[in-house]
Amino acid sequence: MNGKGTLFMPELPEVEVLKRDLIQKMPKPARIVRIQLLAPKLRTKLVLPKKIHAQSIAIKSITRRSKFLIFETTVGFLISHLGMSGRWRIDKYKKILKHDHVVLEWENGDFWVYNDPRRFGLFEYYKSISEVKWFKSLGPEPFSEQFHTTEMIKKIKSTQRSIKSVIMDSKVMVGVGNIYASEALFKAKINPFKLGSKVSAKKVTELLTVIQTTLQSAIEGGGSSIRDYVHSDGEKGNFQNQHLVYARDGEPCMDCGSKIKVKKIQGRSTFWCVKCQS
DNA sequence: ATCCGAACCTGACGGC
DNA sequence: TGCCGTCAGGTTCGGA
Repeated sequence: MNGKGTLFMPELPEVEVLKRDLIQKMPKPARIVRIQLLAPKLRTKLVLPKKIHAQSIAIKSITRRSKFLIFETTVGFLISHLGMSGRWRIDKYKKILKHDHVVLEWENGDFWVYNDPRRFGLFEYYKSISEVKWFKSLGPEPFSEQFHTTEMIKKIKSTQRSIKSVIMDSKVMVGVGNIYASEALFKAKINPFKLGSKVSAKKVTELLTVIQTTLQSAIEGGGSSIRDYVHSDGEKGNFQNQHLVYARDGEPCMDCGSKIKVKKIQGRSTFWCVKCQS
């Protein structure tokens, strides 16, 4: 452990767990009476059409696509992305804190607040999902029927980019962030720097399975820290760093004891075991 | 086609 | 104490 920010990582599993938690905590009837926009912008300008501002709206569902949360309302869609530092908290004290940007006020009096210090997140309105520009070139979800092994192998083997770059490319597949990229490649025993074209079909197949199981178990095990977060006194849950290589540079490999190394790939820190992932 | 660095930001941490 | 440099979960962009 290098002690660095391992408390909450908005990668796909965390967003999925957050989504499930929000669904469970959504008031019934699920009506929002007011949306406050507290700051001018996140990654994009914060604006809502009058029809959202002027009336109470019903929330029909909360879903997820890639790392985006989608609030489906009777008059359109609200899209939320957490960026690097975004959080949703259910605030029983109704107190506005530093870096709060959006407040959803529910009919029963509950407040859901979006807080984001770095402001890399998003909160946007769209009339229909097909208009969401961020969704236009996204690859398949790792757990979806569209996640075809043969097609993935084809894509990965046809590129001269490093395998890590490829699995993190949302046009190829969504959901693999910087942490889980290193983790999955370690589990599949593939060197992150290896070119996609040089990885055998068998290894790619293994990797795809590992990606699915890694994300899945992170979803299953991720609940506790997020739950506390959403409950949100803003303080830490009982999160344990369970990473095999991520942020463990200089420490021994869990399998062979060699020192874990770190090096950048496309500007992102990449952790791997030189011996196990040759 | 692909990679790199920069950009968007604040905050936490380590070193001096 | 405090200043300064470095780094951080994501994503898009321009330029080499």
